[in-house]
Amino acid sequence: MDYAFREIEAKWQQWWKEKDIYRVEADTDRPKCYVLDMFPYPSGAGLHVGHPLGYIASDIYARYKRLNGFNVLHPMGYDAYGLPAEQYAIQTGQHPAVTTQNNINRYRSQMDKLGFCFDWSREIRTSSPDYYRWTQWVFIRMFHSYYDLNQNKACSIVSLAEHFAAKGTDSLHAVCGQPHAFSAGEWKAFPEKERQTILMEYRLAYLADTAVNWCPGLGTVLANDEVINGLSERGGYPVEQKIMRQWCLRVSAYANRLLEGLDSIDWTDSLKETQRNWIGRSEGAEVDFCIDGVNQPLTVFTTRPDTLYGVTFMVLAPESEWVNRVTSAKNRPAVDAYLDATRKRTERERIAERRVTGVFSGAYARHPLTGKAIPVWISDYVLVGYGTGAIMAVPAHDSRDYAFAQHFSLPILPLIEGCDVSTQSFDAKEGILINSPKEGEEGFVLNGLSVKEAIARTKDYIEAHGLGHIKTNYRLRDAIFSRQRYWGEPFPVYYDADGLPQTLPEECLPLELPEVDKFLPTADGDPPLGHATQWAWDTVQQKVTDTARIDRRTVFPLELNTMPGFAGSSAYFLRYQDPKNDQALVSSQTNSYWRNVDLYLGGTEHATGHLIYSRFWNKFLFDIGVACEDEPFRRLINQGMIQGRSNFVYRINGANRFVSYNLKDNYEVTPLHVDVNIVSNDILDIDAFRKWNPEYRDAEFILEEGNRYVCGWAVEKMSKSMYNVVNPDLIVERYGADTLRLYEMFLGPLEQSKPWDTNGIDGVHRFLRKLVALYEPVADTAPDPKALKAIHKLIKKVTFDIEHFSFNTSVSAFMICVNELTSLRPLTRDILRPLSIVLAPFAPHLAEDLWHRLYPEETGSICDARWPDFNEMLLQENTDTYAISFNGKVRFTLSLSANLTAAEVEAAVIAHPLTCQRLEGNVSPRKIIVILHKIVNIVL
RNA sequence: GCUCGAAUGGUGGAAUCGGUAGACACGAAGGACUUAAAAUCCUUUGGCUAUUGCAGCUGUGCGGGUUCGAGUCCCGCUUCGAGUACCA
Repeated sequence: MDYAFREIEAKWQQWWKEKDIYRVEADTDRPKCYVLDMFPYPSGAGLHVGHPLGYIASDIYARYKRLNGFNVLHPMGYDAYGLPAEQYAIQTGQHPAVTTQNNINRYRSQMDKLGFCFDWSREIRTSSPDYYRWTQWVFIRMFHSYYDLNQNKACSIVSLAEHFAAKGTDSLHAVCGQPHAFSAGEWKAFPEKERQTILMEYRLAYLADTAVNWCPGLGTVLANDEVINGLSERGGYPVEQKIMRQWCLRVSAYANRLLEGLDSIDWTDSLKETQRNWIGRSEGAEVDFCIDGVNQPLTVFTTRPDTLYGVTFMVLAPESEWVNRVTSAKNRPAVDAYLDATRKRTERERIAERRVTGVFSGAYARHPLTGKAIPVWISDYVLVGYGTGAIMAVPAHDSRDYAFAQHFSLPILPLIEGCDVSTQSFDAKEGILINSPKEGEEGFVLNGLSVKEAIARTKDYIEAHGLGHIKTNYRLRDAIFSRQRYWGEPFPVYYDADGLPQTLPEECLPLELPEVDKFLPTADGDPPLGHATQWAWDTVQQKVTDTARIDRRTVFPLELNTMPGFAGSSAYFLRYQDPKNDQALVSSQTNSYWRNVDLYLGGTEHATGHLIYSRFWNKFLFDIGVACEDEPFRRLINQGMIQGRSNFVYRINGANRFVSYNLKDNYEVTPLHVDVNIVSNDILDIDAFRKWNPEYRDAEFILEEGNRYVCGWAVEKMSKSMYNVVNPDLIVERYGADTLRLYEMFLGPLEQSKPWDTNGIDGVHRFLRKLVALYEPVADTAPDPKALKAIHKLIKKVTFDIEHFSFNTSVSAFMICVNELTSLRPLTRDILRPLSIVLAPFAPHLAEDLWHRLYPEETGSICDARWPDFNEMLLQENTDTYAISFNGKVRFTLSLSANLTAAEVEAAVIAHPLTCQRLEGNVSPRKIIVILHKIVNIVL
């Protein structure tokens, strides 16, 4: 019987579509399982062979869960807003919507060929108004919320205003940009504009002047996770720091919940660790230093309060507002010159040079314990965005302070017994303290304590004496949410006569993205939306009820920026649950059924971007009662990247002659990339090579043994210029989708990165052909016990493997099983039925075909069959069980299956110095049998 | 620098709880069928020694340790990969 994969795959894909086999609805009678892939950005290059890796794995899992009686939600959609389509539009004038639609069509047709069980009726696109309406809606809700630390959740900004009116800032415990303190009376006396300014410090979506990563090459700002080594992630343009008024999300308010939530979810340790580092919780204290001639104390953050006696100078970040406050008239020219010089250096230069620079401000602070004068310096090694933008420098115990002190000849005072700070600082948090007052002396005593004790005691001391307070800091910054781009979600925001931002009424959403004729900034330097003035006025006209508040003089009354790429991907997993709902993002009834994602599959590259933002977003939705689960992704698996495997031919220098890999050392050659699609198992298809490039039409070849041209190879990134991009369509055409699916799984562990390499795909294809051959003829007798055992072994193995995402070993198990069964043909239905079912997640087309061959009268799909149980008894050997003990301690029990009789083995083992005692029952690992053999062998 | 992960034949990889290391597949070598090729099937395939001896020794990056027993656990290195980077 032939394996006609082309006909089989076309036939069943059509049939699944006609019968709507993969449509799912919420069904409270059945347990749910939500299996989600990270939806793709549809790029112009189409899918290469690496993209489907995760989709195949999740598809196997989804199908497996369905066969086990779960109601499986397994949707797919597109992250359709993004920079590449807009860059393309700027270059070619083609509208990003058109580009995106074309790319989506291509993606869809490629995915359709692979036989995925997506419920396409739930498809979503972040660029569709039905969808981004809810992105805008969440933004509005964030704008009208603040984070209350007493309740530890987001609350309505209205209740905050009420609190201010009733009690001022008294008893308020909320996350805030700039701390305020005022009474209820003062609040009531504030003008409206000032009240709004204060409220803005609390809103979860807020407008602020912030230092941003400005990318001139892209003409937009970027989030921290979109900048890599000072270059933009997309395009690789330089990025500089700039102060701009931007929309931000107060992600930092959730820092602690984002950190603690990690303990409750099933992600890999490395990914959790990456997020922990990104959140960067550090416990320490804020200490106040008084500065001569300034009323307000200068507060610094430190994780080492125990080193307070070692402070010999202080440092301000150049951008700190304290710089102006403390700089003396005498030092001002030098300080200004320094500020100027730092401003000109890009972040990239700062990272690259890493040289010590700084300037003395002329001011002195008072040491809070000793009262000594401490010089205040300014240097760019202190970051304005972390802590308070100022530090107390302890050169003896911090390498950066040390380098600074060395450079400017500032004193270095060691505080740890026996440490040597003559050439470098002693940064370790260990040792016994010295150089503070001793027990019995006047002053705060630290001498003789360990670092750990000293930290705790100092924290208590500064808290008790009003010198500062205990503080936990996070590295996690608020997310900058404005992009000066066209192809993104418009903000549902207009500006009133006072220039204050107001949100559009929720019922007016979506605010649709207008058409523009140019995708570049306006002549005034405004973002591209600035071209759509008509749209802006129409929108205000139609959607703003209180039109009196609009300032008629403004040129453009709406927010000009659009939202960043992560906006649309931050809640899409909720929308899939209820994609057509026009009343809510997701109805609470539907959400209480599907809840959160049981299995989320995607790449690690989203560890500090999407996976932080969407957890934040979901926690906010949880707080406001939209989502019923605090964490969106219960379990997460990162599939590895598929790298490219390039092939090389070796051209003899100065000739159109190519020499085979193993002979190339005899010639002067230049290696040239050759299209991997005309190379098979590293053997070059010479005819195809001649056609590939007209230059090689008359090329000559020096072949090696067997008249073959062998190519060299190397692992490189998969890219067009390396000629190593493999399109899944080609593989499907040559071998079929089922072979591709199995082969991608067979390639190695799912989570590991590996090069794409078609060597070996023949073996997988061969296996499927052998498998097909098992189905004809079908025997009508009782099943062979050996065959039964083989199939139950397979069921057990595959069940275990799918639960543990070890798909590569499953494929091996299939091969072993088929090899065993081949010699036992013809097989009965009792064997072929479970074989078809366990095959179904891996090779759905073939399994469906074989299923209908076995049961021609069957009208249902194999997708709704029942996953077979395995019979443990069938797998047992005819055994006796022993416990082996040494020195009276039982080390292991074992089943024994041997050519020897049990009595012979027992006698032998008992004769050995190790003792053996007979047990009842027969539970034990099978492998240990062999060890007993070994013992027996030793004894005999 | 810090954090995390990895290292097993010619290749991809297996060994799931500390129990026969190298499953399965590719590649290679030899053979059968065939006029021939393709396809298919069979045998061999970590290394070394022995192969008219059935076997022996050695072996999971390196050096130690724990254990009756270590690819697996512990300590110390080497190399590679990923993330992060003046985070006080």
